[in-house]
Amino acid sequence: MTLTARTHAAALHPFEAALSLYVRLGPHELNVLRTDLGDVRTHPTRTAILDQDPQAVRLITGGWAGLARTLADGRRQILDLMLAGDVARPSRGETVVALTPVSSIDARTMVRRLDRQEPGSPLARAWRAVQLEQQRRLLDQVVRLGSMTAYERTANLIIELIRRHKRAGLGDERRIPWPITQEVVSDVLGLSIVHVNRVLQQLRRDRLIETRAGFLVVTNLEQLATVGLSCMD
Amino acid sequence: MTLTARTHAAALHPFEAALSLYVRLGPHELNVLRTDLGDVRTHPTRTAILDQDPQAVRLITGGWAGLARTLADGRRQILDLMLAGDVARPSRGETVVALTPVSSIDARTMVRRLDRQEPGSPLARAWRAVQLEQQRRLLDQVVRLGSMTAYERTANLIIELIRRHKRAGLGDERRIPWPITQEVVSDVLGLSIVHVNRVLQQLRRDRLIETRAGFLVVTNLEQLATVGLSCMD
DNA sequence: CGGTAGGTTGAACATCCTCAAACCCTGTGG
DNA sequence: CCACAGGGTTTGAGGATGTTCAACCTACCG
Repeated sequence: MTLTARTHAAALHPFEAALSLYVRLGPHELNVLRTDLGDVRTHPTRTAILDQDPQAVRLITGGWAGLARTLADGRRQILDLMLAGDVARPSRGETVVALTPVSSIDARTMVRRLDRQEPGSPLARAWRAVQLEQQRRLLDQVVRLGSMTAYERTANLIIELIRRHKRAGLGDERRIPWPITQEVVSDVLGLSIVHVNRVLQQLRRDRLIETRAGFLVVTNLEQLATVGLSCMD
Repeated sequence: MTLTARTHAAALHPFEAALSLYVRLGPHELNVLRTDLGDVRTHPTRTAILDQDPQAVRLITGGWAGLARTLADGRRQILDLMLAGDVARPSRGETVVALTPVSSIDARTMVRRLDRQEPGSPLARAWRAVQLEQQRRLLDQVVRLGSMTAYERTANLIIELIRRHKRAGLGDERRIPWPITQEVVSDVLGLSIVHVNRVLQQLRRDRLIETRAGFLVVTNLEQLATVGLSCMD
């Protein structure tokens, strides 16, 4: 029992960790979360994880994905990055695309169960809080794009990713995986690839970050925060 | 009975109209929507309608408001415009500010009732759809700020406002109220006031719009759409 | 009248983009 | 082992887009 629980926990841990910030996960809650999960899949980079089907819901279990819109002229805007533990549920017009090799699991029935929980129950509240957190990220993204310079946007994005990794129990305070190309960053931040490159160089020259071997190391978190948080909490 | 219902309908109509796109509003639903509404208030331009209190919820019944974040350096980003029929519920860090004189009504208990509706019931589904619509606007805003030029952003915003007015049953297809200053537009679109001014002039010179006496008239909707919808549906 | 809020204009400048080329690394096939 | 191809990063130069500052204009309001 504990064993199977632990086994499942290994696969789902980041999502459960997110929920457990708001609710104590007892046997009942774990039952809701772990029963009847769908198929596991892996998605190569650049392929769609979810597309068009409004019913489909998948839980990211590894790798980085992006909620994206593609414009008529071919340009794409990544609206939100999705990491392990995030629930991917695009609405009409959006796609969830694998930015690195991604593993995911069909979470349709689990999410349906969460949505059907008695409103006001602890688990329903936690689920609601997780969704609000996701909404909050969208608002942060609007502020980034609307009222920050390229330098500030980049710093701010890095800070968001550090927080999310810490919250999910992955990576320490100063070092996070950095598996994405500068093109992806440019599609998130609404900048050209070339300019992203120059901004990252500037951040390195200013000794705020280093990038090495698929990781990003923050060498001056305090300074990074003063640059990237001229606004938010 | 019909009379009091009609009276209330006059005040709430835009919100009910939004819901009624997804659910037939029978006596039961109207009872949920119209019972026990809170105090009506009016807010002068530039004052906060909602601030800090995470429990408070107000329904805009007239005027234009904005969901805004204020940055440390004083600059503000308007995340979403809120018109009559929109539910204002800022989370921590945001404020709902009156951009024109606004009238609003305390909708805390009504929203609580909606949230507590049996999940899956028609009214609950409609309420969910309205919230998704709001979320969709946020995604549109991200695309605007992230991957459109000033000219396109402005056209796109105008189109959004036309759609919303039509959907709410206010204003016809080609003429909507335009009660906001260029400063407000600049805070929505992430541009300087001066540049908003020049872009609006350009739109006028290109014979896409006219502005007169507190109204915006679209003189070439087709062209405006090709400019402003290089992406979205 | 004077004051204020909003709109408009010009000039100088900063930021960011585009285009084009070079470079680096890794994997692949001869 | 080398040649080469491809994806990603880096660099430079020139240009488009948008900002800042400062002034002026207009309408409205006391």
